[in-house]
Amino acid sequence: MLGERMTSMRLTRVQVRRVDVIKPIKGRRTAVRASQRKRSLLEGGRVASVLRHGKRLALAAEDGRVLEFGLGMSGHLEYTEEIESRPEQPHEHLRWRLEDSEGRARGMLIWRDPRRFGGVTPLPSLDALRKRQWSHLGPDALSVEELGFIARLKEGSAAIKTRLLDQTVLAGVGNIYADEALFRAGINPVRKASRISASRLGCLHRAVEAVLSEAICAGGSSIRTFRDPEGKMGGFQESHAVYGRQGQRCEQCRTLIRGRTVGGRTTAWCPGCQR
DNA sequence: TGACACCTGGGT
DNA sequence: ACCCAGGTGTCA
Repeated sequence: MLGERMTSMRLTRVQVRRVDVIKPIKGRRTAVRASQRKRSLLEGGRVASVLRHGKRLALAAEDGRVLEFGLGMSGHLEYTEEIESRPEQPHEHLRWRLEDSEGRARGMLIWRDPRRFGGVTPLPSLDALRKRQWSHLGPDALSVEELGFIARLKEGSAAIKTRLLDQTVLAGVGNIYADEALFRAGINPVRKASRISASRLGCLHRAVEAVLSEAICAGGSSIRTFRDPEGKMGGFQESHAVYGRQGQRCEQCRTLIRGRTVGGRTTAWCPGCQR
């Protein structure tokens, strides 16, 4: 786990390749001043904790400084035991040296984000992280209690898929996993969430947990083009039941999988299995 | 509530 | 050469 390996490491020698991956705190218009940049990127700080909520990560330093990472669709925080000699890969935006308490180099931390939909946001404290940056997020999809999950999804009049993707309702479910979870739960993505029974939403809750855990185990790969460092395909897309399979037959009931947009997102579902 | 912008690589 | 997908912030 990133947290265990990073804790108590000192972050030094930050290299900033692209300044524009540094984003302002929510609701503000300007990012940190250039003179404060390296300090805001935790340079010189020791890692006290690593946090995650939905699709966001954060590193907290012992002195209180915090750096939040919004993953977007291709953001990737890598810990490696290689040191500075490691050649730069495409789309590396930030790089830190990691030192142990004796000041010995122990590796690097690298922020890479090819599509640049993500970004990093410096914050003065964990309090600011929770109250300013993460306050609008719903409960994390892998931690939320079943009753809370059901109650939140049922609010309003939107389609169930729209609710699932709304990070203020539930944090952590993206488009692909929404489609896959709805398939497993046998729920049509365009049905109004408020009209779905609690027991079926309970089923959806378990499907969301299962899909996210399986995807994480498979290497978190969902993008068609994903390759691991050895060039192998990532695992999870091989098990997509509906996502990206519009026009093909459902493996379960042989019905043709349909596609349309729901809440502005590409959506695929099996009319035979999902009602 | 929705449309659009951002960005890039892969598919057509 | 063009179109599309992804997540989220911003605007109408």
